[in-house]
Amino acid sequence: MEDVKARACIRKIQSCEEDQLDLIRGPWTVEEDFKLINYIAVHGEGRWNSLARCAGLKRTGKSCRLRWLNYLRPDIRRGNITLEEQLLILELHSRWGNRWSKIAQHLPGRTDNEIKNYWRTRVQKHAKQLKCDVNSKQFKDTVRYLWMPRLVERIQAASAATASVTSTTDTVTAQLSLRREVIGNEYAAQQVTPSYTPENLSTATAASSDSFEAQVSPVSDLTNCTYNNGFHVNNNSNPDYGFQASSQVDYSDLSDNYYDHRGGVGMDYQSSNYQPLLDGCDLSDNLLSAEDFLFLQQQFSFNI
DNA sequence: AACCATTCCAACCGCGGAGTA
DNA sequence: CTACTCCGCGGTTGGAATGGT
Repeated sequence: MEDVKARACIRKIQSCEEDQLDLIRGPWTVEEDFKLINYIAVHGEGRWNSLARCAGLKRTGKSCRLRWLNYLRPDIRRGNITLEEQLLILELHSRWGNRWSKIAQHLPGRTDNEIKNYWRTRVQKHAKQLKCDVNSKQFKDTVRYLWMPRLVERIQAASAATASVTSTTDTVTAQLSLRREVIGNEYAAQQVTPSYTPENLSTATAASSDSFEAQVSPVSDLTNCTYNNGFHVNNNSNPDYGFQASSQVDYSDLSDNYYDHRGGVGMDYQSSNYQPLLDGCDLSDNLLSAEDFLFLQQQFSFNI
């Protein structure tokens, strides 16, 4: 209790000192950015409070650190979150929860703030639309057993499209439709006849997670992993899921694309050149297409 | 064109841990 | 061991941008 009072007192004093120093709050100006960039270019980052003073910035050390790490850093990756990144965020969040900085470590060039914002604005939005609590088991299961496999499908479809630009999209579309039908039926079966128990579900989930962790962490290993879509795990089959081993998705197709497009060498999923080939999916930022959303709503309706 | 609602993201805040004198 | 400072994290907010009526 005394400690709390002391901390509050210290903060009050700090706040007064900040006022006396005419510290600036709010949006950064171009001049401030230049000062910060130039100072760090010469002296390096760290020791943020003294850095703020020495650089002649009327900002708190915290503010300088935030501006640098979330905006000015040269290796910041701009643009929309890619499908692979979405998949990774979903997977890592299912394992670590709101450990944004930890998740961000596995997404080169992305900041914890960006991932946090993505989660709050996109994922939580979808949960809200589905009238489902984002922390509920139902929603988590949906992410793992529907959204993530769906993302893998879309990634593969995109990969296939670039592998054979001249091939028709009809085959891919037909395959996706078929797979969706299978997934939909399986999920509906789960909802109507909940043959799985919390125990076997957690086993399957853990197995899937472990498998992913073993092969994906660190994230650069994504290039070699085989992603189990959660319905069925080869070395720990759970008949209650009734999903066939053949549904396992080989993730290795991502290997050529995952990092290359960061440097602009390889494929860029957001390039307008590829958009028409991707089954009408908006790869720019949507976690789910309208079609997916309708599909999910239908699945949820089984439970209502 | 004007207004309102929603989305998105940069920035801030409070807290707790690590380091140090 | 204590007091203090600094740093980093996760949660929250404010306002610009965008979309809808």
